[in-house]
Amino acid sequence: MEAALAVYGFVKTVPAGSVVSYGQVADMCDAPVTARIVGQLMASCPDDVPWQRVVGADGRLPIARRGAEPAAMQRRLLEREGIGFLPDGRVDMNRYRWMPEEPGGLFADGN
DNA sequence: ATGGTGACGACGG
DNA sequence: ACCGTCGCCACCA
Repeated sequence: MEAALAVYGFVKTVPAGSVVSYGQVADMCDAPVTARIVGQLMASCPDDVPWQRVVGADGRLPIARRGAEPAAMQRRLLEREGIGFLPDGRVDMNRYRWMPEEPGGLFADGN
């Protein structure tokens, strides 16, 4: 099982309206990868992978480094899914970070 | 096989 | 809070 497939598979399980960070993917997917690896894999991922739902740990749109246009596209895609953005232009991670059935709200901040 | 690169992340100044 | 640096390790040439 290549790391790439594990990462892609995990990202596909992220529901619309939620986002995850690269580090989160690296930590949760069933593969010994780091956040940076996830980024590289996302750089050239299959069409069936919802890459737009993977953002930086602080809510930044990572592809912003590649230019304003791609970033705007990602933002539109996320807004279409109901994702709200902060004045900074970042995703509100506290509200939209995906938590696969985490009991007790380990990451829960009660909004 | 080797080396440089990078859709990241944590730390230090 | 903002910016630079270092570490990370699979990917690609």
